[in-house]
Amino acid sequence: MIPERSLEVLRAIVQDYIASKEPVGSKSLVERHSFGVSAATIRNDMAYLEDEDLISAPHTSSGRVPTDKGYRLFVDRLGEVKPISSAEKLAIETFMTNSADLDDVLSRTVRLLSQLTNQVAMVQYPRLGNASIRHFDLIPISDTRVLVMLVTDLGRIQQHVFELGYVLSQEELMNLRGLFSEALIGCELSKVSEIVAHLSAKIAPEYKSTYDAIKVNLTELVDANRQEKIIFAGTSNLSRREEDFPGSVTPVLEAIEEQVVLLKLFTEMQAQAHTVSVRIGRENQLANFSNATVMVSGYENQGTEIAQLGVIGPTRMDYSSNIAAVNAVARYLTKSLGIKGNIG
Amino acid sequence: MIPERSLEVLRAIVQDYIASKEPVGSKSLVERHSFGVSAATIRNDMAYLEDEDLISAPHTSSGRVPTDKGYRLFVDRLGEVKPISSAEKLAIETFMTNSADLDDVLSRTVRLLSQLTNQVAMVQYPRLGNASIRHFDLIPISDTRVLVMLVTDLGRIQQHVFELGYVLSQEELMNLRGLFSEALIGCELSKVSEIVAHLSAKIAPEYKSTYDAIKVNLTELVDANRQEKIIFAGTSNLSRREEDFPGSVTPVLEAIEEQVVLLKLFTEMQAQAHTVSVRIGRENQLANFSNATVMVSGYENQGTEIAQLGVIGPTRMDYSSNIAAVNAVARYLTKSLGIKGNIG
DNA sequence: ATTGGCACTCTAATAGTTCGAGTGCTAAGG
DNA sequence: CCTTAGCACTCGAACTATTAGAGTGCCAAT
Repeated sequence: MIPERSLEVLRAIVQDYIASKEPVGSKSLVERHSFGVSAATIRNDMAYLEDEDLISAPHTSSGRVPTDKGYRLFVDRLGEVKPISSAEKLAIETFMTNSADLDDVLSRTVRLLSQLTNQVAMVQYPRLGNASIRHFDLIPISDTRVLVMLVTDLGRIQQHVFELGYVLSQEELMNLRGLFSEALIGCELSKVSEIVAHLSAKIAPEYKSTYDAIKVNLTELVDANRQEKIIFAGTSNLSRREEDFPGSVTPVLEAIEEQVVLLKLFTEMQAQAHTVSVRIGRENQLANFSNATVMVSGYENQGTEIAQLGVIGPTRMDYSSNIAAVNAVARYLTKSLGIKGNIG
Repeated sequence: MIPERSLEVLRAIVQDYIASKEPVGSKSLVERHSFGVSAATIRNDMAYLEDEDLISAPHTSSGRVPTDKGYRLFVDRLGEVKPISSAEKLAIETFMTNSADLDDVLSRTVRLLSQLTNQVAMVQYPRLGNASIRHFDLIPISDTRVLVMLVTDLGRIQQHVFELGYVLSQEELMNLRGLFSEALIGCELSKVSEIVAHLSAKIAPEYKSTYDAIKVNLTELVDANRQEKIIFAGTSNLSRREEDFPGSVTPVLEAIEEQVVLLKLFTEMQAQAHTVSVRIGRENQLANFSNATVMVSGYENQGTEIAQLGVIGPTRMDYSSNIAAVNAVARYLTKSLGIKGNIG
């Protein structure tokens, strides 16, 4: 067990380091905090913390810096979550003006989060696996091209245009639209491919090839949905924090462009709604993310589906405030989406 | 008039500087290029170029660097456009697999362009002002929420969900949908608001408030379209080129997030299809863009609408290759969209 | 367990030196 | 009039030396 005072010292080191961005030494530590003891005693504690790999010294004789493990302990046991300020609360509320449009709500949310934290913010689109389908449509774009479209009860549209390669008659189109509509409306997104497969029996042979094309495109649509999507805001905060990323910001920017990497991370972290999960430095197990911390929280979509939102920044970040901000935004988003759920 | 050889010297300076990223001096210049004259003569020419503000010396006694004006002259008169290599041609062709979906085509295009140039690539969505409407729909998402949607003949969808605040009857919905559909289908996007206004007379008084709501949202949709949208790829190239941006990459990242700034720049530059227009450094008239070059070309959408695409990078970029790449990609995109035009 | 004292270490900052690439100028030659 | 060789000069980059200061670790005393 780590002695009480040593923990206090660790907390002080983390706080001072985050504030000053400089390695912190025993003397300045006793100056700024009122431990009842002398610098020498603090030094002993620091030696102990170093043994435990909670802090480390960049150079033989310089102040100490928290290790990933040190931050971890800080986050898990020491960082009491700062309640968000009323100014922040106001910001949240004015930002989250009621809008009925999902795209709108999410893009506001991500900008809000980036403003509150001054980090790069990310919001994952809900998977909508059990969103139900409100509308299905086949729309002829030209003689041979058709747009296939799904609308879910959250107002999210998935669409795709495809080329048939032959001319489609009005009649065939209407027929197929009717069949698909009837089968799909009201069903859950996750059941689409199953239902479409069952439909096969009802299709007149001369419509088979069009049916197949639609089937392929519908499956793609639903998959594209499952594959998810993340939106970002505040990427310019990255370069502003450049000094904090000894490697460089490149790997993080790359991850943002890749999306896949971050989606994988999101699923791994699997945050529950209303709790914030944090990955510090090497915990991310990602090459070149050793100076980055990823922080996510789940949000609920109509009380069922859960998707994630969070921030990414340097390991040397203000954990207390950021955890609070991520948490608050996740709650507000849940609330905002929940309202619609009540209506819908 | 600038003497012939001085122009050659300028060209050599630009080329060497781009290649080496070091200020270039008279001696290394005569070593690498075979002017028939000695270094001293070149020095005289360089003094002349400096008088003309085409090159400048970072320090009293160091090599020379092209000024914005020098790059400008290089681009306008000296940089013969490198024909794209067959490897690049192959890359373009494999990348531009025929897809019928506009989103698809554009996102491929932007990634392609960023790969070819190793810069940040941007593609503006077509304005679609004279795209015609294929489909209009009102879809109830819940009792009081409605999704209003437009599909154009390019397969582009605009949609928006809005909250009515009261329950909408099936009958009212059908009625209004019919009226709007009839009026809108086939009409050009740019005429929508006019047409919708005319519709007012035909609306039963009890439907007026819903009509108004739809009108507002439709106008918003069309405006959102006019306001346009840019997609990006290769932003991580920015931080990789960091050394090239003495200021820092922050302002450029900010501009990318803003979009508005770049859209303004795009419209100002008004590139014709098939010509590449270049803004070098301070020519951009944007704070903190003094080290950035923006390069755009127009592309045609079905032979009528023109939108832009281009790259943004350091002033010290390989103009010849990049102009060629931007040009080539714009042509291919025009062609790719033109094919659909033939069919549609 | 805590503390004052002390020798030691290492960095950052400052200053001095040297080296070399590059310039500008001048005077001579085509 | 253009070109060229020669030369003195400038300036930054790289290296070295020195110093000051913050910080450490350890020991002996309380």
